[in-house]
Amino acid sequence: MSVLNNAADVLRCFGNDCPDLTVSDVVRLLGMPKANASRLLKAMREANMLETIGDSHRHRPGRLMLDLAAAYRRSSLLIGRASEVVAEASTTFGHTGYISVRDGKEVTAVADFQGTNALRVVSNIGRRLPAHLSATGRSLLARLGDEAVHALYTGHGVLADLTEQLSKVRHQGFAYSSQEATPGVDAIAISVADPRTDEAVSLCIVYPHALVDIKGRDEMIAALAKGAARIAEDLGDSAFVAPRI
Amino acid sequence: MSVLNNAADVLRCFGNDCPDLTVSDVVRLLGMPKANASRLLKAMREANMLETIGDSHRHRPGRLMLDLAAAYRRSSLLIGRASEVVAEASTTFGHTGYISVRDGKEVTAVADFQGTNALRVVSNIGRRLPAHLSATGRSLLARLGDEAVHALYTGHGVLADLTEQLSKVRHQGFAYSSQEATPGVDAIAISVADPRTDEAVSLCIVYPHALVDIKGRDEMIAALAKGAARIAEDLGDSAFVAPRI
DNA sequence: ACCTGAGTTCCATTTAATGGAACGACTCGG
DNA sequence: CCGAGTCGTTCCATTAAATGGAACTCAGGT
Repeated sequence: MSVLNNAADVLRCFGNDCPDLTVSDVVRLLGMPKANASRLLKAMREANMLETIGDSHRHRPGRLMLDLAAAYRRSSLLIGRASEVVAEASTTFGHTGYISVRDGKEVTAVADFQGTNALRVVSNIGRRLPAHLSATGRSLLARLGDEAVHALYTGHGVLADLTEQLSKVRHQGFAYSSQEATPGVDAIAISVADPRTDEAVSLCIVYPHALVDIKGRDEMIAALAKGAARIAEDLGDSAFVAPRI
Repeated sequence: MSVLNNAADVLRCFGNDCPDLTVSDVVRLLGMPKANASRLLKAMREANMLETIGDSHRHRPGRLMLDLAAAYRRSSLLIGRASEVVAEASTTFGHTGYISVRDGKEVTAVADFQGTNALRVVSNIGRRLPAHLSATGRSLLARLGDEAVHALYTGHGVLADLTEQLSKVRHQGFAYSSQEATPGVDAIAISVADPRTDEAVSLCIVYPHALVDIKGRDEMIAALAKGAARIAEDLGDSAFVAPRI
């Protein structure tokens, strides 16, 4: 199924900083003969996996792809439950919230809730972040054992640091980052899992550093923790530890 | 590229009321030999186009698919501009807002902004709606000429009715629906296009019928109209007609 | 133990993908 | 107006992969 893998490789090119692709982009990025690239993009176009932008030669993901993220959300009871919790916290506090999942060493948001405050962190759903460099990622990595984390990050340089951070996350029951990925932006994250499906998601609130003091932060942690605890209980997530604030 | 088309057919199965698929679901829905279905799902799994839910045999879209809708959004200046407008209107009025695109006779949301009011319409991003049965769909269909609409809906029964509705939409400059798709839910929609790329999007606000009178509705229309007009001017959408309230 | 339904694997056959090269379309600079 | 450069598509013989019937495995149910 070489075509399928090539098609998947093409779709992977759209990650983060590449909103569109041409035949020669694909040739450059994937190193395939341009005859193949041309036919592959054509076939993907005809299958609605891609579409051209206007009448140019630039391609973006096709309409077929638009609803799949939603199908993913619908397939998961856990994501639905987590979304309710974060949506409520987001409207209560006015800050932007996410639900994220981990994929190897990366995390990606599957749902987002825009904050309502005049100064709020803009949602970056669909952007993959390095798991070890974000609160939401660390809240998910903390669910793994030290061995599993070691296996993931072996030879990575950050391992010692990360191991220490994760043990703190495990002890606290939540992950916290202050101006880590983005200057002026703090984040809190709590993870919860569904043992029946082996899924784990992170409930996350991001907010402007200047707007929230420790007391305000702890209120948000408490709100997320309360919702997460109920989910953990209902689904039987025995690994969940209630945050200590 | 028969594999690609089969893979696309599998992905199409996830639309609306099908959150997961098994091998035999695929056999039933697509009528392919089960040997093929089994190998196809396996290949799609290995390409990250699908993933299994837990260790069951049920499949959902894979992680690879999660970011593609975001790449679609990023590829389009028009969607970005429209999102700003709807996000602002959504926070101002507290109602849920969407950006949608048309795909033949269907519309699908590409971005959503949850309302903040206690009573608000829940977002249904990723669900395809019949274009002729929704305000957002009609606001997009209204951009087509009568001939194009006729060609789309020929032999469809609704054509006469629809043509009349669309001429009203064209005259008013906005589409309106009251308790059409969902009891108790009203919607307003205004479309705007980017002539350089031939894209058209609909800016839409949905709200509980009981909460908003005509005056409130007209304020929201005015807010969307103002934003849409600016977009139309900046991008050169000469077909845009400013709503008359 | 025996069935039934779902999923996978095997194998010969058919069908489609591959990539080098030739061809067409467009742009830029002279 | 021409030629060089870039980009995309098409052609064709070769090679590799998809196909589907049948046999096989692995549950859960009786």
